[in-house]
Amino acid sequence: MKRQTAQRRTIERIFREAKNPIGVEEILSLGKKHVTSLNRATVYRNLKLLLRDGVIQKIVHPTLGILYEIAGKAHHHYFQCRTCNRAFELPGCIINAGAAAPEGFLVEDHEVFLFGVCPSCVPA
Amino acid sequence: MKRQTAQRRTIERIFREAKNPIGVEEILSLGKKHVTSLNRATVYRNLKLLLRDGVIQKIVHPTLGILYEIAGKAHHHYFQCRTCNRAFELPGCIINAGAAAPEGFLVEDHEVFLFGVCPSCVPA
DNA sequence: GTCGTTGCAAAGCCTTTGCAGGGAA
DNA sequence: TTCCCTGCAAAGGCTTTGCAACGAC
Repeated sequence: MKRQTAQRRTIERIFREAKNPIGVEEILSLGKKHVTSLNRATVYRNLKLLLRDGVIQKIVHPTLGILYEIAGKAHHHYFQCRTCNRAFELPGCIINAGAAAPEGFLVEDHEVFLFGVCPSCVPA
Repeated sequence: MKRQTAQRRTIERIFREAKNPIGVEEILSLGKKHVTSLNRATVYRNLKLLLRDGVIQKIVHPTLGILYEIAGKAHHHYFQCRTCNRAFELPGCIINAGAAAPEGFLVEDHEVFLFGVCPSCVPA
């Protein structure tokens, strides 16, 4: 049975409060603010459990590496700002699965990464 | 100045003949058929040079890891078969950059990965 | 008291780098 | 002959794992 620990609670809370996907480093540094002793291995172990239980999802980002986010959100795409480098979660889906691949391919799922400049970094 | 060696020629040839993106393991095993002594470090070093010279491109695939392909092709997307696990390069682009992100985001580029069943694996 | 969790350190992948010998030009 | 390239082994990052102490229940 899973036990509640300060570390675990902290990590889960970080995910609930995160607006965009986050990486291990970020989880670790945010977590240490609440549980000073928080160890990298503990983060990895909890991520694995959360992944296994379907609480979070793993995202392999083309340039930012491995990120995680709360699972169960509506399907969405990702945007990375080339100025501030942050990853954003974008609402909605712009893919037409039927037209996405040539005849003969059966498309069941997809992932889209956009790159450009985010609103905060767009010059006025 | 860059020198021609059997290893280098072999690696470049593998890329020219590849129809789909390939990974280090595949390059190494294909290469060893021509140059038995081919070493993993040599593959990595040549990949780095080819990347630097813009001869090949790196693709961070969500499930297959890091793949490479000849650069300079028309923009395209990728498809992974959940049955045979192979990565395919698909012709054409189905993204409307204008509609891809909410107001305020400036979309400059994108990457699309599709998942499903490829023609060879689709049941009749 | 049990046994799931944690921190620490060691071990595992994958990739990069130092080094000395080998080979292209 | 020069010096770029290669193979080998060691070293680097990131992630996982073994272990003993800890603490949730």
